[in-house]
Amino acid sequence: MPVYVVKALSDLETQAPQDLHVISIPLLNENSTDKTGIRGTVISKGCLICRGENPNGMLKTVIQDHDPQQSSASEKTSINAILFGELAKDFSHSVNQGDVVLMAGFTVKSTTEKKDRLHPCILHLDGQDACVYVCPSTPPSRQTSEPKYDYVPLNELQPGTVVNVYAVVTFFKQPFPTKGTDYCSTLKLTDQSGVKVGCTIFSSKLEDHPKIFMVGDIIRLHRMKTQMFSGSMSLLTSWRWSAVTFDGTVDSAIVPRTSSKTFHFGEEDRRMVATLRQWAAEHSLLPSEPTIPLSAVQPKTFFNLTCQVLAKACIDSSCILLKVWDGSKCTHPLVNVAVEPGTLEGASTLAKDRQNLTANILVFDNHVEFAQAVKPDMFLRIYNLHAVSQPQSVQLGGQQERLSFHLHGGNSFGRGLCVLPSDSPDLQQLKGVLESYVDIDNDNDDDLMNDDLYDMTWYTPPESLCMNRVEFSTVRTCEHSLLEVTLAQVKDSRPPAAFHVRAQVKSYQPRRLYQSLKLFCPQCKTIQEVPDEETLRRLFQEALSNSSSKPEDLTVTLVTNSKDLVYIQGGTFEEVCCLAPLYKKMIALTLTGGKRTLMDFTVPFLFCGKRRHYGCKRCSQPTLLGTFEGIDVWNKRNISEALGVQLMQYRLLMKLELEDGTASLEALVWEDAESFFHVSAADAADDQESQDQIQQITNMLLPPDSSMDERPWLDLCLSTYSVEDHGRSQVCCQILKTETRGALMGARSTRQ
DNA sequence: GTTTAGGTTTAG
Repeated sequence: MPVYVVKALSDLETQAPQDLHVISIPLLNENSTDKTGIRGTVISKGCLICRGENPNGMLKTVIQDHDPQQSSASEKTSINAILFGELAKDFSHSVNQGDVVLMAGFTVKSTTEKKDRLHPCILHLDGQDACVYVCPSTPPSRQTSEPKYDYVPLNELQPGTVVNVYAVVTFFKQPFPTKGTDYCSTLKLTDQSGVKVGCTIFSSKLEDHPKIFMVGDIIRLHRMKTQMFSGSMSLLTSWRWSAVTFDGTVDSAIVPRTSSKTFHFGEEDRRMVATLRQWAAEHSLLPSEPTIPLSAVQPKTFFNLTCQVLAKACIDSSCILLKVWDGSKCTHPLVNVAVEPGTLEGASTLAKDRQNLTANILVFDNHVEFAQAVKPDMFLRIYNLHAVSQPQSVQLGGQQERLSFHLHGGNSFGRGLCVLPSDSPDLQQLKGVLESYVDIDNDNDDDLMNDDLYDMTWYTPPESLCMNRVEFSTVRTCEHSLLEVTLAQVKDSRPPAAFHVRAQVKSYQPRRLYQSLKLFCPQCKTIQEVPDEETLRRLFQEALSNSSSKPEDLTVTLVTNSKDLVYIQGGTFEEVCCLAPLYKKMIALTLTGGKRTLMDFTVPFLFCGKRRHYGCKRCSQPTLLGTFEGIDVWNKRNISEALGVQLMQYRLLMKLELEDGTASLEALVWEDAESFFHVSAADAADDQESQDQIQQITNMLLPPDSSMDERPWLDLCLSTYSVEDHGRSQVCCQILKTETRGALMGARSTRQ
């Protein structure tokens, strides 16, 4: 039954039973007798598997006819063989790729698998008679310069030996100081054998500890001592031990992580890592949620967080505050921890705080020492972080829960934190998201309509960056703690009041997207339509025929020395649109009574590339031209101010008819329309991607041709108020502080 | 070529 090792090829047949009839592999078929043997080279050797249906062991190998050159090309010279039980274990130990073997006592099974170069049959070596004679291809040698490491499967560890192992990490603690002289890392490992072993690493040097970032990472350990502890096998560092770790994701680059400057790493290592990764993935060993974004954190849970440090402050000797972010917006309001001015290390997080992007993490006790070494901009992974729900009093009665995060003292459940190297594969997506917020804090321009600032404040939910279609919903971002009411109750109430409701959309208006785009004057609160292209063409034409200039008198005058700002005069609408991209900013003029003046405010007075800006007819008081002195920044706010123009804002307005079974109610999406749709209205004026996004969201709110059951239920925050209309008081209702989630949204629209 | 720890929640 076992594997017999012989010294020379000629010994293979002499050692085998006399009545064995050795035939060449292509000649094998299902009718071969139990006295048939084959002889060939091991061209592939699988790992020993001891689990599932084969707890006693199973191993796959491929044998190639010893002299394939003598076979014709069409012949199937290689064959799969599967070994079971003790024979599989023996084979795993004693046979290597390249060895020549003689197999006997097998049964021949046919397969339907069509593998080009392989024999259509499979050999099973299972019974009492099955045996293998092996002649090693090279004697156990020291011929090669590279040392040859044997890796022992975890189910074959014998106590009191020194071994090398390859394994998947199923649990780990960051190194912590012992009562002795070293730091200790506690690990739990497993491999294809399914056996789990504990592993303890002692080293006084932190950098020598295995760099494990995640459950599922692969570890290679050399020269570890085996030891029984409380009935189980365990591994312990011994003299000249070493560790190398790898990311555990299937198909990610195989990059060894080690502090060692000289370590052996070859083709066999790549194969071991790839095989273990595959096995771990197939057996669901990788955590389903290794770390979760802030946007998915639930109160009173423990989780792992991957984030970037924004700022740090010492609270007291046993507590450090870390302000971090991961570019996702928590759905629960976050605690802001105030610290003494001057004690904060790092840039102000104010802009991010306002957007609920900053997580305040209190790091306690034994973790303080590590946190002290943390610097702003570093990337961290924090393990077993506790999302603590803290009641906070709000002005109008009631309590508002806010989330803070505690990294408690102690090491249980792997609690701790580590710095992730900036090139870590896990960070690349995160870094992309963070970069999309570039300059969020650097805006010193108080122009709230400044395009740049405007664009940067658009929150894009992380799921949209992954382009995953997820269930559509809305979330309330308000700080009310209100009980949900019915629409009937809202209708019965007296304005002004705020409500939380859950409702479906019955209809919406306007049905055409361009009709929901409006121009709004922040001064007189006028809302007006954006003129369509045809109207603009006509108005420019009228201006031309009214003025004393002719179409050929089109002139462009530089206002500044550069092309930053120019006047354009006497052009058709098409000409103006063609010229606009050539200059940063262009002011449209006409000749009236021999004088150059701004055009009627029905048309845009300022062109910034393809973006058009309108002035308010009622609130603008145009000044004489040519008074741009003292302006050093040519933004639209400064230009319109100098021209005496009240700039109009782009806004979105949509009316939703809501229904919840008790009543139906019309509610406007107006003041918070941009956060509701995750687009800027100005972008929606000229950017296809933003327009598509609004369309997509409305299609989710009210899927075309859907029945009521198919429409999503929305969590909404409503606000009712009275408006005077021709002396009559009317109740209005707006959807405020509510954001849509989960539509298939594109990446953020790009700026002009 | 010693010892340390030997997973299993803080309670701020």
